[in-house]
Amino acid sequence: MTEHLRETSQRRVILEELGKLTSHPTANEIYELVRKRLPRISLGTVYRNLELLSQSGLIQKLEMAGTQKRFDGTIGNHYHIRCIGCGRVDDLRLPAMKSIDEAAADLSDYEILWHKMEFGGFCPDCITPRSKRGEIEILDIKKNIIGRKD
Amino acid sequence: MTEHLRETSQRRVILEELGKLTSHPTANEIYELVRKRLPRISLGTVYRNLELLSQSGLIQKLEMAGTQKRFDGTIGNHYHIRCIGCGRVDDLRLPAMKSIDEAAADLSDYEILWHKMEFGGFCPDCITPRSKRGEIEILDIKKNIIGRKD
DNA sequence: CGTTAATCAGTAATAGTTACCATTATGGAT
DNA sequence: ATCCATAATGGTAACTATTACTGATTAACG
Repeated sequence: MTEHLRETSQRRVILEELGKLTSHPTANEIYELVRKRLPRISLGTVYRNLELLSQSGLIQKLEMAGTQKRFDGTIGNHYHIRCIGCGRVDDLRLPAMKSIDEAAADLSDYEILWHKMEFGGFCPDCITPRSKRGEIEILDIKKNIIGRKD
Repeated sequence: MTEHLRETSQRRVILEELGKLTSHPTANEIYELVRKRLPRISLGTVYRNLELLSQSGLIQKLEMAGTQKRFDGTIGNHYHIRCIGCGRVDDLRLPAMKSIDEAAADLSDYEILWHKMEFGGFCPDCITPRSKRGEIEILDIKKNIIGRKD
């Protein structure tokens, strides 16, 4: 009756490849990596294992805003930062602040269990070329829409 | 050449319905509401308008973790809390803390532009029945997977 | 009014993910 | 070592949320 995770080669390789990385790959990126070692693995298997492994607490599933899920080979309470330019996700060495939950609980009727925080910005590789361009694009949009009747 | 938003009945009704709510509906929920007044409106029109209206700053698009986008008729810097039980999203009267961005910037190579924080927990309606059940389910999963070989 | 670009309804297409199912393989029990 | 229940797999279909396309309609300016 006690169902537990079996150690299959697919599961082991997924875990190994994820362990090699300090980045936070998407399911598809993991699929491509694992496929080099197990060419016949199916994408569904990767998804299923990432789900099971994160349920078991062996890896962490990051459900970032608005984008596809990403996975973290290390578990622990730290925040993440996503690059607006290239989409990569890094750890932030800011330890999770549990006191925030209590502060929030005082302000609401909810029973608060957790919070997640996500930072956005430009990574070192994208700062120089893209930050200016990004700002200009946003300004253009606002100008077009806000500035009317002339 | 200056393209600006026209006032169509569809756009007006979407904005009106969104303004009536203090909740944060999904595109589909807005579609259902608007459809009562404009039965022939298309879901694509709702999506297009929510996108345009949020670009113009008239409403706010919330890209919450792992779920579909939600929309906020009021703009302003506050955090949101999502109910684990029923999925509803409420405002939290905790003003956004800009100092967090600076603290994070010191710890990273990124040029940090923003952060978002999302709280999770049980809303008043879901606290009593579901919090216990939710905890038990999670415990069951962990027991099944972690507890092995016995 | 007439013109024209913005917008529309309807529908097809897309991306990411999950579900299904017949077959295979793992791991505890024999 | 072999057996066997069932967890896991590969392949594929289905699904959900969202975006893109298209020809018809309409708001807003002159």
